[in-house]
Amino acid sequence: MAPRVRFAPSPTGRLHVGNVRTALFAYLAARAAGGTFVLRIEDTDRRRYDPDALADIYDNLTWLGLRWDEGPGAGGPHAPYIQSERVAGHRAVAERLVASGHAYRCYCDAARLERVRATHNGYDRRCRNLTPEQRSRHEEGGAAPVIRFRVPLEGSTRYDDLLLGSIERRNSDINPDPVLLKSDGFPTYHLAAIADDHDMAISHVLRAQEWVSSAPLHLLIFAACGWQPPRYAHLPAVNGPDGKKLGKRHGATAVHEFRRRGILPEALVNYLALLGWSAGDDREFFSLAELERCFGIDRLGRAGAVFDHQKLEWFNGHYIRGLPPARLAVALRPYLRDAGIDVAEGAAETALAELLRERISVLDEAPARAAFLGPDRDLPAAELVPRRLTAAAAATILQQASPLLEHLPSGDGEHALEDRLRELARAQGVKFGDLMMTIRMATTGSKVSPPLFGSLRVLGEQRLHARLARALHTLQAAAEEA
RNA sequence: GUCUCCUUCGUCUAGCGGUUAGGACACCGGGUUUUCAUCCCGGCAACAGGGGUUCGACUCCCCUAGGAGAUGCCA
Repeated sequence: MAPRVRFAPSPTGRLHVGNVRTALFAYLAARAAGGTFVLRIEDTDRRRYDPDALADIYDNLTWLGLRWDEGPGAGGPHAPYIQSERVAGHRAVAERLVASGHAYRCYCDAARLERVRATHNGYDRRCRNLTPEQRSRHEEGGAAPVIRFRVPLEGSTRYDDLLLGSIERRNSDINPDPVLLKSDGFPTYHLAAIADDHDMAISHVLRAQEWVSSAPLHLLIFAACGWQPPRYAHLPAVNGPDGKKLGKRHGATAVHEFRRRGILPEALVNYLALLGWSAGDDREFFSLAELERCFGIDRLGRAGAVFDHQKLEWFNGHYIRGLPPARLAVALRPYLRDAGIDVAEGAAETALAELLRERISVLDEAPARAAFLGPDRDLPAAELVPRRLTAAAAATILQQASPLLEHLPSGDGEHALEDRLRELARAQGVKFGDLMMTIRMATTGSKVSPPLFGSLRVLGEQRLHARLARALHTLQAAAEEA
């Protein structure tokens, strides 16, 4: 049967690279097997609920190309896919479990629980066996009860994890009687996820490894409900450089932050896919479409992985270089504009994109590389004379090169121009590199620039010659003083 | 504390009893080159430790150590 795999984030914070990798693997597991990818929003924590986070989830999954077959916006036979809209069902399940003796009402308040936790490992099960009299006394007191699952005291629970293999745990080691239904009437994860996975006929659950320890509990709940559980695969964590679970302390980790900096979705997908999965060979580059074809749970790793920004950026550089210049130009627009760099749309910005694409690995690096397009400014002689030359020599070079730069050729014409400049260098007895550096410093105001002829074309002949004249003036003054 | 999971170069990983332990990022050299970069070539660098099993262990088993996670009316 075709698998049904879900991704079930909770809208309590921006979508995180760790979460999104789980989403990717779940998506791929579904696609690779011709199954269905389901998105479900787990918003049962009303205190931490954040509508911005919800929008962020939809927005970024879409941006990455992880389209869900069923879920909010897409609909589906098991709607609604927003958990808070399913609480009536969750409550009914909880009541059923109470009726069948698999769960019970607990009247302990927060203060007591905190005290108990200090000395016990979790809840002390005080309300597990209340007499009807005790119970009605509590009910009359008006305390809103929670419903707790009655974890068996004896025996053990075992299951086969798709990734970890056989996992077995003594029932006495399971979290003692966790809450299923909170006093506000909302289910906890333990109830909601199980009930919804069942209702939505989920066949495979790929989730973070932090859930391994509660997996046996979940199996117990499935059994108590008389339901068939899905297969589980617990994915290893994504860690920061310190080896700890990736979090706020580790710099940018939210998907939207990468996106804002100019990480391409194909790069993030490619990088994340290789963080914990491999095709079994030496391939490094995978498109989403390829991954959909060759992904397999059996090739997932079991150990945690450190998120490496440098490698992500290397992938990103690769994908930037693979972009057609016209498309890169469009992608670059907002970054350049925000930095106050104006380039006419069309040929000029495409030419600029061509210059930048081998020089940036993240889009937001573009302004620094295109800084030569900033306002004209007066440069001191020190910034106009290459190391091996004098001000007088630099002045002569500019003077003689200016006419050659009158009309900037493109294509093959560049070679002719270069030949003439080489000739000039020879005549002046300077190295061609030094001659070029002299022009570079005068026209770009920097010792570092993209290839000069292309840069000058983007700059425009008018500004080019204004800068040449200005620099020449400065150099001549400096030469006289010397 | 208790329970669970994990352990190959600095990082991501390949390896599924016999390999000079392979690749990628990063780093360091070199080449191409008008600077920078791209690109190409080369180099550095790993099986956590100890016991078994076996003719033979990175590969299988056990122990130790280390790391991570869980232990919430958060997910």
